[in-house]
Amino acid sequence: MPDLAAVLERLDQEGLRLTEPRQQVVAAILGRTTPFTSAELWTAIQERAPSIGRATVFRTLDLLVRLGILQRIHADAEGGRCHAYLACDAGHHHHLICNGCGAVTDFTEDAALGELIHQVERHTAFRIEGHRLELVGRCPACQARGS
Amino acid sequence: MPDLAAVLERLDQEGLRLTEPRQQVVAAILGRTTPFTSAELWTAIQERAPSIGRATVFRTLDLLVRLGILQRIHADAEGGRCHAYLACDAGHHHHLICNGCGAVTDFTEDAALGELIHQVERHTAFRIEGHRLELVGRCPACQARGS
DNA sequence: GAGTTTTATGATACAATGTATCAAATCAGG
DNA sequence: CCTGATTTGATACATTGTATCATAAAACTC
Repeated sequence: MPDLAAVLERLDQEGLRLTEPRQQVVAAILGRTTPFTSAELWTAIQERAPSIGRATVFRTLDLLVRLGILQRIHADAEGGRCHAYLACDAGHHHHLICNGCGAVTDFTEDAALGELIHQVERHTAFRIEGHRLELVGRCPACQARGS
Repeated sequence: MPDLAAVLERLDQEGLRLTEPRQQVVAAILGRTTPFTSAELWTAIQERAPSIGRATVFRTLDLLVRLGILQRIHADAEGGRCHAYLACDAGHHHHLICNGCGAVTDFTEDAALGELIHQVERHTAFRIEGHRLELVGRCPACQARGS
């Protein structure tokens, strides 16, 4: 997870302005280590900075996703709502999300995944161009705690 | 992809009624071999059976997903809309979707995926309980056609 | 078949998650 | 300060569902 200064510098590099609302939204995101929904973020921001508009929150989320600072992940939540956001480092990797506490760990099993893709290409004659892989499970702490 | 008779029989087994609207919705789905959105299905149904309500379409989609006749897949579409539906056979498997024509192929690389999961478990000490895996690529026909 | 009960339907309203628009505010540079 | 380009917040709107509820239609009983 990057820190505030790094993100602000990144925005600066992109020719974007370090406005007060953006800094507020980024600050509200960077403390988070587990996936969050736009609604959660929105209510958190309303508490700390009620003047910030809803559109700005979504715009900033979108911005951070485009810059690779956030990832949008898909979950099978109820109610059709399936998007969550997750602060993560740049670069290709996958997420492993705890069913108990929501903790997120990254992994890159490139060798094993590459082998899998290779097998599928051989069996289907498709040329694989991309993949979406997400694992869910239970982190060591939640296993110990039995939750 | 199951056929109409099989689906109707399946509904019957579950104690569900083979009503006219349901049959219409199922018929509109079963011709499809590529992923479709609820909106596409809704407009198709309006043309062939305008009296069917929107709620019924969603209810039937939901029903078929629960019965395993449809899968709900997640795509990174624009506009926040990320759900698509896909008629598929029951049982655990994954989808391989063509970026060119939308054709869908199933695969089950259980051995390779099992090995991947095993590696991740060893490296992270998580207990893996589920996974979401989708590959996208280009089918042989689209490769040949250069699209 | 008529009556009853259960289930499904369609209309409507509502909720959640974004996006489009646009005037007003703000920022950066001279 | 002034100017011009970005951002912002408010508002309206779009999409994709879900909840409610009176009505309709199956299925079941006799």
